[in-house]
Amino acid sequence: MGVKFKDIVSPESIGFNELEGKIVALDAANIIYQFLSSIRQVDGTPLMDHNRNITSHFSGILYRTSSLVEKGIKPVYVFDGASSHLKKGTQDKRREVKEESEKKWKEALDEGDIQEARKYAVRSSRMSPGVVEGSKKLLELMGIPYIQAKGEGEAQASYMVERGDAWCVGSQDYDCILFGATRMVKNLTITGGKANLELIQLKKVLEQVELTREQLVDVAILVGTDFNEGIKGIGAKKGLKLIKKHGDVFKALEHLDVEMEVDPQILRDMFLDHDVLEDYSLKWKKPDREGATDFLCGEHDFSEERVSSALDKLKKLDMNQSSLEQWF
DNA sequence: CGCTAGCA
DNA sequence: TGCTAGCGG
Repeated sequence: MGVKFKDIVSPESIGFNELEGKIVALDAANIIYQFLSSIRQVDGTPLMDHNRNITSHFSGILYRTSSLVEKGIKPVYVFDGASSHLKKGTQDKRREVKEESEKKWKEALDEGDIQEARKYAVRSSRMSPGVVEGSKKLLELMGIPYIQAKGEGEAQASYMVERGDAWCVGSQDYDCILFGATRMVKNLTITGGKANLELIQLKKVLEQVELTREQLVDVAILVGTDFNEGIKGIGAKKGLKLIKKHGDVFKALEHLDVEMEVDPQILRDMFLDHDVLEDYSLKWKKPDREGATDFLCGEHDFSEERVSSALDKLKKLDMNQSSLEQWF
């Protein structure tokens, strides 16, 4: 879900051409979840193979990744590692919603209300360990690198951008800028003709709100994050005003005369002083055509024709490649 | 969500 | 050539 900063961040509209030749660190959980939610039949049933294994995420990863590569983008996926115990509250709440949605989905199906069924099916999407495992396997077969974060995938991806190893994070969550990503791009979808890419630059955001990153994190703490509830009745705009007026979250809380359930300093550290993997390498390899075809078509019932044309798009990576020996 | 056949 | 409905697995 991420921090609700929509009201205080103004994104720049860009085109795919501005991402040409750039490395984009993709928040794997964020993207796979989108695929699991939206790649479904009209009644909400996900795509499945003959063994009833869900394959929606394979479809999404295959087609989106190959299309990004075709546009000259070098993607790297970043997977979540261990999640903080602070996230437990958020996770419990999400699980509840999903269980409830699954019931309502089945009820709606029994009643033949297809629209209602789909609505709840989307909300019931869950990312099992098997989904993550399968996604990594597919990426490997496609020759696309992925990184296993120590903690939050978003935090690791943001670190990679801050360090200059990637140009931007591809994610829907504004958390990336709190984690220190100098750039993030939203809506990194293909959608045929009209793209709706939104570039958010940390530097520009900070200039616009006239705060430091530390203070922006303090705003988030007041508003609420995946790690804390936030203060009731305070959204991005009020939070921003409070931090501007009082300087930091501690003084703002004092003024409001409220206490938080989590020590704000611990929350600050989640965004400003998190554990990251520093030793990684990014290599785009030639895809394992046979392996990918066996996996997708043999095991999971994909059409050979469609898989073949998607894999063809990955050839774009061999040009302008700094280290050609990885490809040949 | 992304592909593609079918239509203007 | 550009668009959209509807299928994909």
